[in-house]
Formats: sequence, structure tokens, C-alpha cells
Amino acid sequence: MSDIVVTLPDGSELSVPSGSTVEDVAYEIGPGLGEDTVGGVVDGDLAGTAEPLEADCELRIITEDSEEYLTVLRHSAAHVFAQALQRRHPEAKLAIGPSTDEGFYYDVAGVDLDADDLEAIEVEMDEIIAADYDIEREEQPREEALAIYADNPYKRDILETEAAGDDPVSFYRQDGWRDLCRGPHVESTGEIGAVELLTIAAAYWRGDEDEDTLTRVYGTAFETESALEEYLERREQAEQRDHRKLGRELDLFSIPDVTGPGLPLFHPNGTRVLRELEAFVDGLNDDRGYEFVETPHLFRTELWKRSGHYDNYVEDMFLLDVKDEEYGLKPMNCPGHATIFDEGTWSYRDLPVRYAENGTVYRKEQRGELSGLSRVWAFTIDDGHLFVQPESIEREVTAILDQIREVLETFDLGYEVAFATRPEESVGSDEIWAQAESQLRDVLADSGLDWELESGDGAFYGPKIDFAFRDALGRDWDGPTVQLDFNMPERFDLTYTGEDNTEHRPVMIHRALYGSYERFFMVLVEHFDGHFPTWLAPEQVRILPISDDNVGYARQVKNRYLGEFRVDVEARSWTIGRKIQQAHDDRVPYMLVVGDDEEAAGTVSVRDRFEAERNDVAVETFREQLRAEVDECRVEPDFVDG
RNA sequence: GCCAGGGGAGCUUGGGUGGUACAAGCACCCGACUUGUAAUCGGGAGUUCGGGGGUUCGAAUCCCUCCCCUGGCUCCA
Repeated sequence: MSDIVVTLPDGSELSVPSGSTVEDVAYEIGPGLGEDTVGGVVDGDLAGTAEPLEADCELRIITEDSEEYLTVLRHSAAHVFAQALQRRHPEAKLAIGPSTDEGFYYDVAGVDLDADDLEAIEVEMDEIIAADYDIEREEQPREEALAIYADNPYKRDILETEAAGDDPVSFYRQDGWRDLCRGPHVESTGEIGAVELLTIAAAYWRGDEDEDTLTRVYGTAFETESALEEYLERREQAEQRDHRKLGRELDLFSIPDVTGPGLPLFHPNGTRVLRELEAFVDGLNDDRGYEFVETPHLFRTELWKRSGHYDNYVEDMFLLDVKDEEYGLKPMNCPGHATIFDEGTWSYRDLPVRYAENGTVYRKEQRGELSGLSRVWAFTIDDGHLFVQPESIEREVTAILDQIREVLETFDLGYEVAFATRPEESVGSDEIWAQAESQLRDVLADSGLDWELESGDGAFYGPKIDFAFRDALGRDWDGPTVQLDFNMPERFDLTYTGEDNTEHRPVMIHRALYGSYERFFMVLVEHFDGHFPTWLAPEQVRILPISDDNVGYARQVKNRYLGEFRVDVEARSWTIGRKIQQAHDDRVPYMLVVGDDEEAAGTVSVRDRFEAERNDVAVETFREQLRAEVDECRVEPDFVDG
């Protein structure tokens, strides 16, 4: 048998016989490591201890100390769930049960489960864990495996796809129960310290709407009970920052039944924030040579037929008949902007043309998709469309990424970047795709951003760069985006006259810095836990008179010195402690406490929402520093510290 | 659209699985207190139980149906 070369994480190379398993290699490195091995990562893919290595590869051994250990353990927990399920419901057919970032799930068919079943199954799981069964890998010939799953179309499907080939396939066995599985797994069920089943959902086999509907059970598992409790605790805390909860408490917005689903109302407090957000992004667009345009919310469907939305997107559009003619609320702003461009005649000297609009769009998303402000039926995009020569894509996209970065840095947000390339079905020539993708690649390389390639995930009309935010509950939402479009210019027959005096087709760039205002607002609320930076805060300062006698002075401070800010005077006859409590609850950045002493001295006592205090401050001093904090869009109140 | 869970004062909730909706805290209104850095005290008003239909002498409760919310799935030009 020939040797293969295994490259280890430290760069060293090990020559082993082809067909050696992960565990063999671990023992080769050291007996102690061999003993501790629970699996390996082969060329980036998780593999079991008994995975045979047939070719040169990179290998990292996983032990109980590795990050991946939890992944392995959760996969084993999924098996424990499946065994427990089949103990109680032998008729259940297993489909697929992987681990996820937060735990695991198992898709099953042939059983109806409800919340009570989960509890019973959890008890069964605890028994299996307490029994500490060994988990053993075994190999079966393919024919044998197919026979085992004679009445399980899902496992047979797996055997014919992922596990296709002539080699025997692996099963993992515990207590006489077994499951087709690539592994790896922990050594015995007792290693799973704590499990919890979380929820039931419907899922489609292979994620395909046309395939069978399966029952998906989500759960999570940890090495210890305390780690599980910590996780559940963290989840509860995350729920405290949920924008739907804070939105109500801080009186920012509401989505009442009476107005319809996914149609949010922004209250005065929320609208104050939105207006600052608009002003900020309008400023960025102004600086970068955008022209502002305004378009209506409703167009003849002629326009949507021209843009292609009517063919591809009509299911999600709100349509209405007006005097025997069909109109549609706009799901996107681009057709309007393309039409504005089309109304003009352009020379290459005029390009790029950049249009910006805070445009509200309407998309009839599936009902189950609506969620707070993150997925709604009506939302406003800080939309921008650029009409550029193909050769200037790189320069324009660079400028857009700069804008996006300025936004992200200003708000101190975490994000992930994805570069999505040409899908199988697409419009536009090979040349223009190649040129555009290579330009985007260069831009990304120069940007220094960490990004992931999502090959084939681009829009049919062009490649794109997407930025995603994570909400308080760990879900990712698309935010800023840059998309190239070769389709719309065709459909609208957009042209400009080139240097060579012939007509050329511009490339269109769709871009948004926030994405949707609603969603961005959601991200900010959760990111700051309602503690908006002072420049955004609905109420920036609240003046708290010690007694009713000081209300007059409080109003004077507000009107004479702080008229340029959003300031309220707390005039209720509460104790000062109560007023402070309320201001904290309302997350007002600054409280100015004024009593007889301050009134006599013409000062204020400053307290910020994080409890820091500074007494006997001249009002003018406070005003100046507040001005600077707001102008510089500082994220945290820093008057007291600074 | 699919699966599961849910819907009662403005909010957060406890109780009520066929017999007049029983309530708590906060918020709100009234009164007293005039307060020095994270909830002063007392009183009052407010919910026909998501909508509609059915069964019943009687429905928040049982049945049907619709709406909405939550978590997932799918979708996401």
C-alpha cells in the first residue's frame, strides 16, 4: 500500500500508509493524543476517528478540548434523541439529524409530535444518557444498508446521493440501536452532559417545497448541566433586548392588528431616530455625488412588465385595479430610477449618474415570514442606483464600500460580508460577468474586508456583495448591499453615447447603506439595548427638578441653553429617586438634576444613564460638550468620563 | 404557505378545563407628600376573555372557521 502525506496544523508533514484512519494518525503523533481523539477535520470537513485517509490531506485532530467537540457531542445528542423517539414511536422514520451552531435538530417522518411528546422523549433521552451506552462505529455493505432502510425513503436517498459509491457505509450503534451516519461521535452517551429539546417545526425534505413535509425537532446539548443553564440564561437575556419588546417599552413603534400585518407605525420617539438616520445617510450621499429623486409608491403594471417584476415577482406584489387598468405598489425602486435615467440623453462624460431615494416599497412576503421590524410588508430602503460604464465598476463599488464602512463604524456594528457570484441561470454575456466579477474581487481584496464567497449565489442579473447583521436572538439579516445589474439596462434599453460616438449600454448598480430603515432600526435597538447614541436618542436630555419649586429653573435651563437638543423637563411631583429611575428605564443619555443649590449657582448636576455623575457643572460647559458628542456621532455618552 | 406554541385591563402576568370574569404589579386619573441621585403613601377608573359561527338552559372554557402573534421551515428581484 502506498503512503500518503498528511499535513498537520503546525505545518509538519507525516507520511502514513494510505487507508490509515484519523485515529491511526493521532496515535502516530502521540499515544496520548490517540487516546483522546474524538474525530478529525480533514481538509476542512469534520470526520470520524475511523475515517480512512486515502489521499494527501490536511488533518487536525479533535479532542475534548477542541471547539468542534461540542459539535460532535451535539451530533451524538441528535442520535440519542432519535433513539429515544423510536423507543416511544417505533414507526418514526428518521431523515437527517445534524448539529447546528446552537445545538442540533432531527428531521423525522411518520409521527405527529406535540409539546407533551417532547417532554416524554426528553425523559427517555435522559435515561439513555444515564445508561452511558458505548457508541460504536460499524460498517455495512451498501446492499445491507439499503435493506435496513427498505421502508425509509430518506435514508435510501442519502445512500444514493451523499453516501453513493461502492464502499461500505458507516453506521453508529448504541445499545443495539443504530443510525446511518458519517460521524464522528463521542465515545458513549454518558459524555453528553445535558440535553434540552427546544421546539418543533415543519421542514421540507432536502429543503424543497415540493418534497415531503417532515417534522423537525430542535434541541441543544452541552457537556455539563451548568453550561446548558448558562445557554438558556443567555437566551433569556437576549430576549430582553428584543426590539419588539423595547419598541413597546420605549414607545418607538407598534404594529397593531388593525393596520394589518407587517405594516409598522413609527411613534414620535421612533421617528426622531429615523429622521436622524435619514439625515446621516443623505449627507453621505450628498458627499458622494448622488442626486436625490422622488418616485411614487404606485405604478402602472406596464412598468413592472417592462422591468420583469411582473413575470418574476408578481406573487409578492400588491396589485390593484383602477378603472379597468392594473396598478401595482412598488416592490423595488429601481424601475422608477431606470425610467428617470431613460428620460434623459447621456454622454459618457455624464456618467456615472447616481440617484438616491429613501423609497418605501411593498412586498407581500409569506405570512409566516413576518417578524417585528426585521421582515415587514412595507419598508423604506435608503436606495441608490448608479448608471456606470462597465470599466468604472471598480471605482464606484469602492466608493460604495467606503460609505458602507462609514455607516458600520459610526454605529459600531458587527457584520459579515458575502460575495455572491454568477448563478446557473443568468442574463448578460460571459464577458461582462467575468469583467464584473473580477472587478468586484479586486475591490474586495483592496478593501481589507473579511468576506466569504457564495459561489453561484448571485442574482440572475448580476453579482453582489451583501452585508449581514445578527439580531439579539442570533439570526442573520441582510443589511447593506451592492448589486451589479446587467438586466435592467437591457429591459429599459438604457444607453449613453461613448467616446466613439456610438451607443453603449451602462451597467446599473443597486446599493443600500442601511438596507431597510426598519431592519436597520431593529439592529440598532438590539445592538444598543435601547441605549441609542446621544445623537440618535429620541430624548437626549431630561432635566429633573428636585422639588416642584425647581421646575421653573429646569425650564429655564432647557429653553435658554439647550433649545437645540431634544430635552424634556420631568415636571411630575415624584421623588428625585423615582425620576431617576424612570429616566434610566427610558434610557435617556443625560439627566440633569437641579435643586436649590444648582439654581443658586446657575449650574446642573449631570448623571448619565450608566450611573456616572458630575456635580456643579456650568450649563454652558455641558452644552458645548453635548454639542461635540452629538456632532461627532459618538456611540456612548462620554461627558462624565471625558 | 407548512409545523408547533400562543391570544383575557395600555403593559407584564397568576387563577379560572360548562354556572354572573376572580385578580396582582406597573402605567393612567384624583388626593396627600415637596422630595438631593435607581420605584413616597392613599384612593379611583379600566378587561364582556382575538373575530365570527355552532352545541347548550347557560360558553373565556367544547366544536368549526377566520384573524393576529411567537419559534422554525420554505421563500427572499
